Amino acid sequence: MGTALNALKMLEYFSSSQPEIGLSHIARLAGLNKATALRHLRALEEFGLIEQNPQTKSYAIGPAALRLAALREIAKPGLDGARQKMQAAMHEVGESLHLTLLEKDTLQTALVVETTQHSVRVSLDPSEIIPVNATASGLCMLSFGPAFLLERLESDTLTRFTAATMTDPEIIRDRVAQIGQAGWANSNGSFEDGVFGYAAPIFGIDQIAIGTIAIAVPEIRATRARQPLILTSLHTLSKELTANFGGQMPETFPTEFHP
Amino acid sequence: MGTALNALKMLEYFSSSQPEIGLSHIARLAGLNKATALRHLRALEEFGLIEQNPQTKSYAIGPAALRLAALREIAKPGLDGARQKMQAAMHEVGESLHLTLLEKDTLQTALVVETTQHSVRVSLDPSEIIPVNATASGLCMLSFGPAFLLERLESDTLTRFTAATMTDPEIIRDRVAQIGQAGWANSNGSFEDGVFGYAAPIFGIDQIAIGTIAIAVPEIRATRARQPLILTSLHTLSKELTANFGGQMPETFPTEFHP
DNA sequence: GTTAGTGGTTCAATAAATGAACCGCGTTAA
DNA sequence: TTAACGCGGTTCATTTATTGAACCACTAAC
Repeated sequence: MGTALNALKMLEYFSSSQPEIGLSHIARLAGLNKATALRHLRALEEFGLIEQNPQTKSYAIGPAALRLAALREIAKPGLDGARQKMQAAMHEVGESLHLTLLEKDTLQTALVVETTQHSVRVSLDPSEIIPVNATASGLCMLSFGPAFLLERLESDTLTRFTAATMTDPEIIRDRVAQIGQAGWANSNGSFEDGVFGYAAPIFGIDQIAIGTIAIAVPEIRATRARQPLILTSLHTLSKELTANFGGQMPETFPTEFHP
Repeated sequence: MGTALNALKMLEYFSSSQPEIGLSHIARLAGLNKATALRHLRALEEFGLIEQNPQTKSYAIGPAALRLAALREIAKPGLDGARQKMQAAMHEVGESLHLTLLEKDTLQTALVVETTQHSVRVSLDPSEIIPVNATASGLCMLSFGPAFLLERLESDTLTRFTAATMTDPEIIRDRVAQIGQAGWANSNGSFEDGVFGYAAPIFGIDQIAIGTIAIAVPEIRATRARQPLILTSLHTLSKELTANFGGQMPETFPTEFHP
């Protein structure tokens, strides 16, 4: 049921680690017959969402994605302003930034601004869904986002990514309460080893978080000395982006972040 | 033939002037039964390419567009660098810029950087296909792009947009030859009244244009005095963007643009 | 020279898309 | 107050497009 959806789902298999995929490969990934996979790819190609490399014959995301993104920006403005603010912060802090937004009931990466100052940097795949228990953004969302996220914590199976990943709902709840006080969350290698994340909420008009802004730092540079800079940047971003999306900070929200 | 494609084609009806569309309306636009239109929209919505406004019940482009655009940027990098160069130029000239790329055999808008300095500015719809006979970008592409564009000029029906639009293939050929000498093209209200466009080619590795960079100026500000500034910006952009996309300028290309 | 992989095609079998009519609801206009 | 209209959304028999096993041609490895 839903050939269109099945065709679109093939797009899910493209990622930063695998930006080009061959026919047989993607058919296997999607569990489809080669013939149907090809027909789907052809349809996507005609629309421009897929592009075939004439040399290698393998497929990649096409230019229509950019067109649609521009249209999205018209329908729901804000992202472009956010990008600029994030870019400014990137230059200040020198680290990569991720903006995540709550869409439908999963936390998704909406914008990535990668640092240009270091060759060792954190790269996040924009196609990944952010696990709520393993990332700073996820924990932040649990603390300041809609209540249903916390409520369904027990029913969901929490994936373990590293040794530091929290999977016990009780422990997570404790942590979430702490974060609610501090205003910011951090994750020290709980999603990926060697990656420290710092995240703060972006609030909607009803003072419930609609997303998060996060700074991802490789462990080598995650020193004590740099924390104040990161935290103040995070705090201003939290305020600015909340304003940018037309939201409102709760009065109880801390006026600055303490380590 | 191709339900997936039919579903995707519904996305074509969203534009800057109509970013939100209701079910009946879009069904009429696409010439589909309401039931099938709804099923398609549901499929697109599940993937995230469409979003329904819970209040108005009408549909708009969804967040998945941004995700796909980010993936596209990974597969075919360069756009992000181009955006930065365009933004710098926008600050210099104070006008909106459009990057168009030749995709499959039509000229499409790939990036738009709108000026923040004037309230009267030119806005281009990212979903529009650039007519080759009516815009500075189009003429530029005819002059420096692949030969087949010029060859099919007779067989295509050339649409008239304003009184200034050229529709006679012979006249266009003359103009194209001029542009080939000058290195840049302009269109004075031939696509839309009151809009002056200046465009220069972006070359690929084989020294054939793969796209164009254009500056769009409202007639009020299209004075003689501002032309030198615009043309020098255009020339540097042409060089920089050609380099950015890994292309090469032809040796015969002018080293500066003369009015 | 064989094997295993690739991208792509064919066509009968079948499962999925389709659309006219319908429902319930809110607006508008007699 | 009533009736007509358009809206978003649903239903279900009809039909149409999708599906997949087998196939071809080609390349790379051994």
